[in-house]
Amino acid sequence: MGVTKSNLFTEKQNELADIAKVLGHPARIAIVQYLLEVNACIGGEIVEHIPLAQPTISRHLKELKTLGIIQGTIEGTSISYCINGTRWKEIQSLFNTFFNTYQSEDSCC
Amino acid sequence: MGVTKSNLFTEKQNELADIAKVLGHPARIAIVQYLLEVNACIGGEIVEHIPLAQPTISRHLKELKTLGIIQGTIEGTSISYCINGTRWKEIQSLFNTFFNTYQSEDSCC
DNA sequence: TTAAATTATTGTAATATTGCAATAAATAAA
DNA sequence: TTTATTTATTGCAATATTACAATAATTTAA
Repeated sequence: MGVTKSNLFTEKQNELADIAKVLGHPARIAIVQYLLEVNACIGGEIVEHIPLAQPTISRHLKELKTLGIIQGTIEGTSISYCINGTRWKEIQSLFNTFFNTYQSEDSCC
Repeated sequence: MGVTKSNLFTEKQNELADIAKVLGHPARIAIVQYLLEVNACIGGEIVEHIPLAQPTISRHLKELKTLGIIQGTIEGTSISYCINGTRWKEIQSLFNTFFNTYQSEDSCC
């Protein structure tokens, strides 16, 4: 049905999945990497840097914004985007916790 | 069009996005967490532990297997699943590299 | 106010994903 | 071989996602 039964899972599980989902598109990875690379607030260059139509990028930016991973401030007729450091570290910590749950044992089949 | 233009992005970007995408569903997070928790090779308990139909879980397992994050070995009439430690660390490292690209600056807008 | 520049939204089309019922496949035991 | 057990696959149906063209909205400057 294309519909995820999120009610069956814990809040934490849904949160992690939601974040992973947003990161689960190369365009959004590319946008984030670009913002990390320039390490500053930039305007419309994103559209020039990524070979997708402006409305498509706008949508991807919206998803990243909804997740809180980036933020934009109005700057004249354009909008400056950058990584939200606090949220970034929060998300990194979530993933770290998840990955560090693994107990190296090599008792695997 | 629901179709991702992966050819526009680098292999690394697509790889990271593909992994994130697979992790982008609470059922798959739950499956992985369960395997991490029991820290062993287990069979059909997964279906009993997660409230989704058996075919649905089988699909999720397949995606996790394709990604290499879990592996299954035939054990009589059942199949034992577990985390693939090597791949797990590999993926953790990929995410770490990604998250550590962030240069704390607070020069954000 | 009007025009220019930039970003967001809407409408539409195509593909992808999720989920379950039904069924198939595979293996072990009777 | 037949039966039981377990997992995989197939065949839908419904929803979600991706992408772009066209358009709207917003802000600055003339």
